[in-house]
Amino acid sequence: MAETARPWKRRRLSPANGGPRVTTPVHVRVPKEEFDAEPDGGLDATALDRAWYDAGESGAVFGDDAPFADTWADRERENALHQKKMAVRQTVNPKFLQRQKDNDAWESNRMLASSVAQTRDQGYVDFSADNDDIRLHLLVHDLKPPFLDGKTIFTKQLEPISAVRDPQSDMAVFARKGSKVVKERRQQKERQKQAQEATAVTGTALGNVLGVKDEDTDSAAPTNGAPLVKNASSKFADSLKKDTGQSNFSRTKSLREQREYLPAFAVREELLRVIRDNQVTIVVGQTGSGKTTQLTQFLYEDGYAKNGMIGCTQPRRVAAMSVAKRVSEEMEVKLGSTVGYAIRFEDCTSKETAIKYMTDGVLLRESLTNSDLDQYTCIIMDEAHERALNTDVLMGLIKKVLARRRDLKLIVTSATMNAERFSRFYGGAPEFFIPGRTFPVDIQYSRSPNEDYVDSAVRQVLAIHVSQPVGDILVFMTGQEDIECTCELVAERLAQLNDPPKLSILPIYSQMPADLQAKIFDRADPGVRKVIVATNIAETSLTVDGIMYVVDCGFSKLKVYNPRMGMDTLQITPISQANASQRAGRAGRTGPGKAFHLYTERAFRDELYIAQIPEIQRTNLANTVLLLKSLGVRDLLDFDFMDPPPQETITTSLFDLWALGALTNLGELTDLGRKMTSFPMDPPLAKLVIMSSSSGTSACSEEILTIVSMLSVPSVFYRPKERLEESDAAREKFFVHDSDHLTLLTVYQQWVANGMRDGWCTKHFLHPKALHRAREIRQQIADIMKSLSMPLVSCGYDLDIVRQCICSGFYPQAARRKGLGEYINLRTSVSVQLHPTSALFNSGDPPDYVVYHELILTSKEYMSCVTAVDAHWLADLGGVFYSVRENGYGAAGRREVEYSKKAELEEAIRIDRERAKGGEGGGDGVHVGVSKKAVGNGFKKPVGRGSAVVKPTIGRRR
DNA sequence: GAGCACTGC
Repeated sequence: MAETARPWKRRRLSPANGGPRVTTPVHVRVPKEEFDAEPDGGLDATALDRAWYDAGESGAVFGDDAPFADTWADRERENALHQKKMAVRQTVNPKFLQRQKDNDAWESNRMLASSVAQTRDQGYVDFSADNDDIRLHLLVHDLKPPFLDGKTIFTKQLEPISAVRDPQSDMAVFARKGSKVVKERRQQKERQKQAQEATAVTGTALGNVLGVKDEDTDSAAPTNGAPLVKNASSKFADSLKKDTGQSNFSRTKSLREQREYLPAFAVREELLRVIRDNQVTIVVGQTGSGKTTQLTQFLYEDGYAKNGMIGCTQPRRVAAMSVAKRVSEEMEVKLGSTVGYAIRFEDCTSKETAIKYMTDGVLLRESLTNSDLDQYTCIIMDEAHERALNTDVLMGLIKKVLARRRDLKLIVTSATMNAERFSRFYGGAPEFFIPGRTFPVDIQYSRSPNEDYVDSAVRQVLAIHVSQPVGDILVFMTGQEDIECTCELVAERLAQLNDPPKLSILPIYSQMPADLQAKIFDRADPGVRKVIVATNIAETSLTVDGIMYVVDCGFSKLKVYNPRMGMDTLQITPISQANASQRAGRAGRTGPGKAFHLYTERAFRDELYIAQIPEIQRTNLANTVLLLKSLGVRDLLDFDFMDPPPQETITTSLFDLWALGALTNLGELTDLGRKMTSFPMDPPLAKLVIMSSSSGTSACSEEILTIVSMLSVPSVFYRPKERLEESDAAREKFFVHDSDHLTLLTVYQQWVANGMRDGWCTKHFLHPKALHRAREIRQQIADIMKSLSMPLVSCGYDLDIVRQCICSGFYPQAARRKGLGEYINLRTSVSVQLHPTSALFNSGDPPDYVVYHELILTSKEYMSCVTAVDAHWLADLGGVFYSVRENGYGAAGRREVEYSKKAELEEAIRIDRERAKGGEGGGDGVHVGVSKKAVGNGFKKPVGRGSAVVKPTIGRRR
């Protein structure tokens, strides 16, 4: 590979300064191979490692320039982008050539941001079709709204934040490398498969026969041949319910006795006194202290529910439900009366409700309609130390509410680690400590670093199994593949031992069918030890009794947002010290336990963050920014984030929202944007729904509603490893030519037409759980639409209308065909591929233009969920980015002018209207993050943006 | 020609 040819010293490219970008929502995973495949030439491995990991290390990796590329893949892409740009130069556009002549001109382009018109003249790329018989030119504009002029500061966090504490540390390096045994196993399986295919076609048939009857798989090898989901409905939930209150203690003692036994009960009076004396109290309650169930009852007994409700937020739905149930039992009231809960799709409260448990997302939505949260006298934010996105936003919001409402009490509960941070955030609020009731856990560290965490974990499990007394083992792994490999290896190596003691090996991860998940709660036969190999799901979401040993690999998969690429990446990352303690604590729930960390004590101390980077600093915020805007937060700099999100994340989100038409050129919410906040989903999907019901004769809200719901659930297609061909064939039956979105629509329609039967799903390799959930979501969106008097209309058989509508929401993610199955993103010139599972893959007539739902980065950059569109639609519906010209220059010029004039005109009218109204929020005229100069220019030279207004023109395809 | 931690409205 020509290492030296890489233009390392390129300028930093970012959306804010005109660099490449990909808009939301994209979901990207970085494969481990990416980093192993690094060539030796050019740069040494350490430098590559350093450059790969860390956007936060803005230090000198390559001279004085910041390491513009966050990942190795980024740099590959940027390099490719550079070459593409060069290639584009050779195609016709003289203006573009002129611009490229001097690189400084490109550089200074961002300085011109104050004048959008100029940017428009200079910054477009001409994607003329190479083909002679296609006389169509799609021009791509490089526009920015004036309020994103690159000068305005939106946050106190200017630098990106690294997901790892030290990118050069052993653990960070091991995380990047991944597990060697897993890799070997993957290769081995591929070879086996190839050999099988080569020798006999009947081999697969045999596999199918075996696959069908493996429902009674013995527990020692549960991963080989997961049975088809027969009835995945609610067995998991059942076993969760069964699990609560199953211990000896809860069977023998009355509820009242149990309550009094809790540590929280002993400190009741003192706690109530502190709460009475302070507006905000931080309660440091360890696991088993009873804080979640008791705090609300104490407050209720102390009369706090007389003038309103006591609200208690939870980060997870199951927790909100099960805790509410428990408290209603303790108080001997019917669930839903005095004690109730509210989660998405389910409001189990009534007029009498005094104690309300809910997810934090619900409270956030409530604050949209009642910003002072008047219905509450007291709010408890439970598990705040987890720093979930919604919790963090709520904390900022409530801080403002507290200043307005002196009568409101806030109680934040946290683990020991971050208690002090919360106290500081709320102006030195007192910390109240409730001891926990857990058993001591003996913590052991590895003596030397373990390069392969899967291999080490397997050896540790076997060591425990043959040498330690009875007690079940819980292993923390990173993901499905690691888990399956660990299970198989344990089974294999155990079999090699001479007369080994019995061991039941149980994997668990969230994507596993529910009935298989439930197996981990079954009691093992006498004399059999259980080993559960789990992802993070076992860290907080579910608790298994009887765990005495914990094996912690020290890593987990973490979603990290890369604002520069506008993508999420899923990376294996070292956990934090807080995570490590939490994992270890799982061994001490029912008795004294032991925790084996597969890393050294030094690594624990020096290489791990004390606590994980809060979600708000490592996630796409388009949704959150929209929410805050609609809550009247004009200047994001003013919003009190406990940990502010990085600047680039905010600018990317603002840009995305502007490009969708949710924000004006001044950064204020448009009518469309305000409407979008009513829908609990990603902004592009919300726009889709709105467009689908507001396009008059070309409305198709019935169809779009289904598609959006299907996009909001995990994939409905079930693809068990051992029956790949069969399941693929089943999926292909649903294919709609030219569109994966329409394929999803077909699946849903067929499912309904077949009585929504689980049996039918099984037959066609579909996940019944996902389909049922899609139906729930569909109903909820339909209700919201009804409340906004948006019509539900079907377009009947004219599915072109649906595709146009899809185009109106996803035009920022559009690509043009470059080769067989290969496309390039129109705006970023990044090369993207059709995913082999797409309906468009291997179709005889690949479309020239497509839009896609998300990007997935694995071995290549894949578009997932793709729909063919017409170039005219892109220009009509995505006027911010595209315009079209046809049949040579004469007509072309006219055509383009026609479009941009139309858009400009509409925008001018709109801005005029806005001015007449005196600013859209009807406020004091302070504009979000807009410098005075930019505002002026914004008025003078409105940018052509009619995308949300231009009605789709039907039937323009050749 | 293929890989998805966990939440949430």
